[in-house]
Amino acid sequence: MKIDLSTEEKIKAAAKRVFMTKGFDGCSVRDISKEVGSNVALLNYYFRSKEKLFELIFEGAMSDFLQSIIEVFSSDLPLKEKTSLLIDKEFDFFMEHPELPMFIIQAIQQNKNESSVAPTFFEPIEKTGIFQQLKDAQEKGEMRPMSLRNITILLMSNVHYPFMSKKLTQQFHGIDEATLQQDLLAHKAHVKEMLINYLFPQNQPA
Amino acid sequence: MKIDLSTEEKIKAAAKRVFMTKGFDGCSVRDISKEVGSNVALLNYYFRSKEKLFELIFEGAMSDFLQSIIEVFSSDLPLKEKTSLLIDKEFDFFMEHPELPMFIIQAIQQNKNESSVAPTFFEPIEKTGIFQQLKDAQEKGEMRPMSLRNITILLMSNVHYPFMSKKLTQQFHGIDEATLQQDLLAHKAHVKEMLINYLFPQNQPA
DNA sequence: AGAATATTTAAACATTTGTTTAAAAAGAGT
DNA sequence: ACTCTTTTTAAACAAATGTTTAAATATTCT
Repeated sequence: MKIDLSTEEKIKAAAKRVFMTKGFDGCSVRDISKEVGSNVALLNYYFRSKEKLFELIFEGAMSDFLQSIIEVFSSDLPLKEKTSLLIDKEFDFFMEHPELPMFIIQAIQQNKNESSVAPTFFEPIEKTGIFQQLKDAQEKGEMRPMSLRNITILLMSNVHYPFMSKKLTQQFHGIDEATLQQDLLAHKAHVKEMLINYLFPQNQPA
Repeated sequence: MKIDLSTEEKIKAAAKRVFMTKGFDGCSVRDISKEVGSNVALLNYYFRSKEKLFELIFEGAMSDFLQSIIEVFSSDLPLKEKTSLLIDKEFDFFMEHPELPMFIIQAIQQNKNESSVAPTFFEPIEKTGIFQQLKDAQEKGEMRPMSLRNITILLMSNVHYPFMSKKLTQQFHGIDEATLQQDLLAHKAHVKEMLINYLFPQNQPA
């Protein structure tokens, strides 16, 4: 009954790599098995189907992504500092996993079943008390009054998109990976200053 | 020798619809032919292959996209107003073609050939003189000194991403299309104020 | 060692894929 | 009406797809 996990884990790792770079439709199960270096049937032996395997990878990716957010929100800091820290941490995270934002969006885009991801996603965030903290800050006038949804869109736009458009940016400007990396760091600095100033406006001197 | 274009155009229109929603890998030529309501072989009769057809659709999409930018840049306005107008126009444009940003990024992402799109893209923009205008504004201190690349990333992040993440946003927040539409309008207002303030900072009163 | 179980493999499966073929249908020019 | 070209179709093609089968190999337990 003892199971050697290494094979199963090897497949998961390979599947993650392949799915992330080529997408669900863009790869075959044989692509993955080649990446593992073994037979096709093994995928179905461990994970019933290509779809099930993908779902597993997707959930793992969402979990990783969520984790990086929760950590920041759980910290004991004023909202402004949390926001700043969030941008920092998310950037660092995506620097190491640049394919993640695109992977998640694509997966949700072509999500056949209508089952919402919302509960599994928002519940853990809700538990950090961040929403209450946000409401308080807005009532105290420390933060610009705008909907949670618009705050989310604003943050995600500036933090996720640059990684989703890496290849496009490189192609448009004809730059190499290293240069883009520097641009991303510069972008992080811009975003931090711009967003903090916008979300937490200073009182104008009369 | 007289050709009835309607069939060819019908196929192009159907292909555009299918490619945009399902992506190149996510659809078969039979999907497209079903959308047209006629035979599969017709696709290869008019457009040699699935790939050629896709390239055609892609180039058309890029051209549409480019057009909406050129119009603004060609206008005779100060940079600040151009920027504001650009955000407006792009938003309006993507409101009607929300699948476009995702389509373009995906197509470039899995672009097999290494042929760069840069020249066909940047040359027409260069011709509008916008880059010179930008340099001037920065030298005069009217505009924040930052690289063209970072300006581009900043703009595209805030204008493109919200449309790429439509389904994700809906799923996360459990909202319908109409509500999201309103959020997008609110986002446009936020982005305009935020970006203009950031890119064209007022002189601080001493 | 030997039986029982778990893992891995090669081969086959039924579909689906993009593309081609050859014939039918439609249209144009004489 | 008849020929020639263009358009459309049904059928077939080989290759690729996700999955299953059944046999071979490893592993575990007594």
